[in-house]
Amino acid sequence: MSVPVPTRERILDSSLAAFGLRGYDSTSLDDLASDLGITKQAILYHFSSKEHLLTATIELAVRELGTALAGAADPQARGFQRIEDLVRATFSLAARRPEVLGLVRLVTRQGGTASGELASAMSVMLGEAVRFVETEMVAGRFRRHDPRMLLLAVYSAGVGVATDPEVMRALGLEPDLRSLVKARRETIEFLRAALIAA
Amino acid sequence: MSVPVPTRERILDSSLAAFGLRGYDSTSLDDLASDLGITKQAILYHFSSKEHLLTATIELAVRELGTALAGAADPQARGFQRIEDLVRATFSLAARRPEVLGLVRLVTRQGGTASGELASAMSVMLGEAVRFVETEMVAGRFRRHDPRMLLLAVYSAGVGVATDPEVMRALGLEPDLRSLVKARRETIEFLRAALIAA
DNA sequence: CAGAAAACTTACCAAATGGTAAGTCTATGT
DNA sequence: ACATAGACTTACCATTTGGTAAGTTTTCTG
Repeated sequence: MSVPVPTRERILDSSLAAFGLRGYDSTSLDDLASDLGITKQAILYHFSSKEHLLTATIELAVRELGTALAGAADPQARGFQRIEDLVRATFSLAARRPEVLGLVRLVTRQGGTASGELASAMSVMLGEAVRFVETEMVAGRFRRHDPRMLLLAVYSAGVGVATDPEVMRALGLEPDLRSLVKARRETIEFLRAALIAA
Repeated sequence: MSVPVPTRERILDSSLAAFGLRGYDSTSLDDLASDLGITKQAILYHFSSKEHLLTATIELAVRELGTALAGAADPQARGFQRIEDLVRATFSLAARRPEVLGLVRLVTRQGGTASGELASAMSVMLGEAVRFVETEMVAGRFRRHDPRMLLLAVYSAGVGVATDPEVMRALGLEPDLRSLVKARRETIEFLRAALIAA
């Protein structure tokens, strides 16, 4: 009884996974098409060029990132609880859909044409986060740091865990679910130690 | 009077920069060749295939990473001083040669054929670091955390700063030298707060 | 039911890419 | 002086890649 998923959405899902996990240049339209059981020209019917497909894929990733992070944090929460919510949401996204963070990283790194939209979307999200952290610091609930550095640390740790399984492996942590849970707990404790004066 | 740099080394330098900053698939042998003012076949004379070139390039990057980190830390240093040395070395490498960390990340991410050597080299380095941090924690000079998480945080922050200029930009930090210095200082203070009980 | 728009496929194509084969030039040892 | 090996270049080649052109089938609409 399930409604069939429109081709356009299936293409975007596939390209998000492929671009996010393997990279843009490493993914050919033929690859994508044969995965989906369609022809390359079907993709070019919905998206007039590979670059347009990338743009649309980035839009999708930004939406997913936004809802994942916005939905996680209770706007009423204060102090460290909200940081904890944020870390949990980041790790949850990293475990469920690593390709989303992978694509975000890919774009932030290359800084190409399509990155403008992502950059502005991230600016908004990060701006809110910076303001929140600053308020907490002024109120004395957090130890004083540069809020941007705190967020860079949280972001980097989350993205690193999500997209660098080999690094975890080199550290002796298998990138399975149990280790992710442990990594999340340790990250939270680490941040708590840095933020809350003992 | 300067001794001319052998072609083989020039190729490796170029490919390290290109692979590390732009990616493997995004860099064609023709690109590399025309940058160097030689032909693609000259590259294939020194390295029998693109994959062999990648392997040799990774070896170079591992050597550079190893000397940069090993040379920085005074083995006599104890406690937080040694962490600070490590962070300084990481940031210095990120500023001077971002392509080295870029390539390391590229390989750890893809986990391809050539990653075995890098993984083992990193295992050794990280193993030593883990032992050091553990000793300090047992001696009561560091607050107790999972040493691997600490190192993952340091590594991710360093690599993130080195290879995600757009993220810094989104945070309102220009990725110039002054901001890097500031980021380094903030990272050190952040780690100090997390590690040293107030 | 006509027809037109949407959603594709089949058939191509030019450029780029990794790689091979064979030749050229230069140094060097005998 | 000459052969030999090293360090290339010129000339190709098969495959892959993003993209175009022209059908064909399905779906909606008057």
